[in-house]
Amino acid sequence: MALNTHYRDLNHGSKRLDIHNSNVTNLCQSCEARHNGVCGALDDSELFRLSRSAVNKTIAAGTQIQRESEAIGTYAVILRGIVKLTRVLADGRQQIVGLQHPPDFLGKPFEPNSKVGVEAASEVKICAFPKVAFDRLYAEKSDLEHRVLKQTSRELDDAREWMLALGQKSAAEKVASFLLMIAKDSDPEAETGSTGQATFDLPLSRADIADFLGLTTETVSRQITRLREAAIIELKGSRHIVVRDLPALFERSGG
Amino acid sequence: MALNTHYRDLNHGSKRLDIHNSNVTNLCQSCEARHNGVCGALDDSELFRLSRSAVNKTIAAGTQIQRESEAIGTYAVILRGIVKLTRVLADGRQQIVGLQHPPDFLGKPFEPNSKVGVEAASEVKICAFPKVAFDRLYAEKSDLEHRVLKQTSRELDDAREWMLALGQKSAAEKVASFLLMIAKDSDPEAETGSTGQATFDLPLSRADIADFLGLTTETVSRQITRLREAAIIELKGSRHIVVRDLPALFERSGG
DNA sequence: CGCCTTATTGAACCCCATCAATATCTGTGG
DNA sequence: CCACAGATATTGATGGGGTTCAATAAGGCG
Repeated sequence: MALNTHYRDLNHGSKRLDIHNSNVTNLCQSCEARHNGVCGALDDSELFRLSRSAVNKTIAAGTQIQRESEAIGTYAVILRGIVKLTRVLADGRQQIVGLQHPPDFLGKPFEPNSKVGVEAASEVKICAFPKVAFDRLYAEKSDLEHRVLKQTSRELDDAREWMLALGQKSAAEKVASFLLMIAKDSDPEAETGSTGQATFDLPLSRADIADFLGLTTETVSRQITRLREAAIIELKGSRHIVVRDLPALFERSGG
Repeated sequence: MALNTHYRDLNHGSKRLDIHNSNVTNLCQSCEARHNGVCGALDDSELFRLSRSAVNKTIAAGTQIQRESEAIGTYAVILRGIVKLTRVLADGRQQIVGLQHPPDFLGKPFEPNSKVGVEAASEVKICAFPKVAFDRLYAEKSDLEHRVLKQTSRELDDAREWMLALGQKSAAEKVASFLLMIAKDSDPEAETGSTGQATFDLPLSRADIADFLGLTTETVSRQITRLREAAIIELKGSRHIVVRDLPALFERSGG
């Protein structure tokens, strides 16, 4: 019997990506991900080679970008929005196993097909290029691998961070931890608690948060209500959140 | 309120590694991890350079190899035994966030200090070398990075695999999944279910299994008893397991 | 406004943690 | 070899956190 039956309709639940590419970017110069992202490892000529086959795409929220265990044809750099990485069990139970933001790289070298499903959590803009074009550069340029490894490394740390939460934390602690995480990476200064406050929009629906935390939407909702009743957070609409007492939120996150 | 209070005595619970190095291995030739491990990326002269500062160590079960958030001084290759990667919450609740076997590499480049605790689950033999010696080679040789990235990549997949289990699976499914995992990597042929049977020794105690699965020892024990009562597994002692019906075990693992 | 999706709130149940007791294993010394 | 002791594992009884089922409320978009 299933512990958590937040099932998903595997095929009909989300739109399928229809490639409506917009404009070829031979102008990586103006790219926001140019310096922080993996492309930063490339010099101008390499960048030009890659950019000729690169395409900017805008992807509607909820669109499936890559299906679990399907072949990987393209890599991409996230320019805007939040991307969910998911795994599903045979009976449809789903777990979000990662969240990625700009300027993260999508796609792992050496892997012919994806071990996770990839889906736009919000409207997402990506810069996509054929796997082969990237792999060619990849084999030549070692600094590029440095960057990819660095990100993979960070994702691994994140994954383990959430394994800790999934395995040991209570529902209250999970939700507090999640809000803290969003607060931190939407406003990195919030971490060093200048004012003890933070404001942001949740990038995920209650259902997605529940998936991420291994809970149900009802439980997530109840925990958020509790935090509101304790005057630790305020809500404007269901997505916009003001954290009034960051230390108290941290207190409830269980470390 | 703690959901799972399988606390650990943070400092006294496990022995601390006392370096009693045995013999310098300028003979990587006979090393079991030579070809599959990361060292396989090195040519003979590079290998010789590295081996001069490499030391083989035998580490007793339960010994702490690296403490969480402490500085990393040495990297290592696992030659024998199972190594636990752990995270702890401030109140002592602990989660195993990874398990590593030979010929895995211990230590992530770019990270000055460890994000996980590292502990010998069984008696462990490692080949250790100073971080600086390795990093030097690392900067020169790109294939080495390939191998490290490949492993990091695999670890990330594993972490996500277990996030799925931690977040969505019931206790019964978690235990079945765990037994399947052990069965698979102690006998890779078991996967393709020739006989539908498998035999192995559990590398972890009930308490460690519980930590790994985000459960308690009691629950793990009960689930194992159930599998025994269903004649899916047999026990000789508490560690030695014979899986009689691999398909049935898979059935109960939830995919 | 009216429809549909998303979120909140309520009540009952159940899985698993918790507390507690017994059993089994392991190794150590007489 | 057996007796003993400490650790590890199993089994039992109880309770609570979170799921489940159900209904209401609030957004979002035509």
